[in-house]
Amino acid sequence: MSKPSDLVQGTLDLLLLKLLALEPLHGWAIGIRLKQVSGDVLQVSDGSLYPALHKLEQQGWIKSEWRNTENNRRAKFYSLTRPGRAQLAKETASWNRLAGAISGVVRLNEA
Amino acid sequence: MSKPSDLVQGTLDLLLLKLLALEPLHGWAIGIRLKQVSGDVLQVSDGSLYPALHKLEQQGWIKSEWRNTENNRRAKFYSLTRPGRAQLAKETASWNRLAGAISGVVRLNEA
DNA sequence: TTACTCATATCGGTTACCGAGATCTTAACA
DNA sequence: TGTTAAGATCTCGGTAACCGATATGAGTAA
Repeated sequence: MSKPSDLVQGTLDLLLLKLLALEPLHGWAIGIRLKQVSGDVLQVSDGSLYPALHKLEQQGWIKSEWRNTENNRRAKFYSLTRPGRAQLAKETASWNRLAGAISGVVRLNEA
Repeated sequence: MSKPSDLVQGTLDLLLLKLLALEPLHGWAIGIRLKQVSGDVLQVSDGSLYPALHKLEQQGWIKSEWRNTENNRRAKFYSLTRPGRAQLAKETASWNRLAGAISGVVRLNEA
């Protein structure tokens, strides 16, 4: 029981990269921010979020740093690297291409 | 080695349902038609296509019938059922909702 | 001291898709 | 006639992605 209803599979990386391109955030905040900027449509569970973040960091697209939040709690802040920016551009282009094509097909109407 | 570059994960069912809503087709033709209507952007391998078709049929969203093609070859023609139409509507709405939200996030620009 | 929120993390399971391989039929060609 | 190309269907094994459950710990407020 775990198909994503609050997310399109394969777009999580793109979304994370994009959010971190706007400003550095810690993991916990990313989940909240995603929900917020998508008007409550998109959502990630933390069981998906943290592994995804680790993977992105391992690939060198984001980097992390332990800092304190406004509430004086320790949190790992992530920010985009230069290769991350390139990757974001790539994934954005790919998304636009594919999503555009799918939407086009979906809009076809019967002859 | 098998992440979809010619497809957004989770959208195959929607696409198949949509193509069959336009007209009954056999499996082989579906692959060709998908590529065609998407302007060569979308593509399915038959290793994905046939299992997906079986799954849709099992769920009662499409039904099949052995017939002959124009070339006098036996082929299983699939067509949408009434529940299939409802499912298509559901998946279309879901796609529009999610894809719209993602595109919205992707388009955000730095402050 | 209890309980709640903030915050990070892992593990196991399911779904989804792809690649490779197998088979059968009809048409075209040498 | 033999053989190859193309049309058509199908299954199996592998990997990627995401979710649910679960665990842990620190700071804050009652």
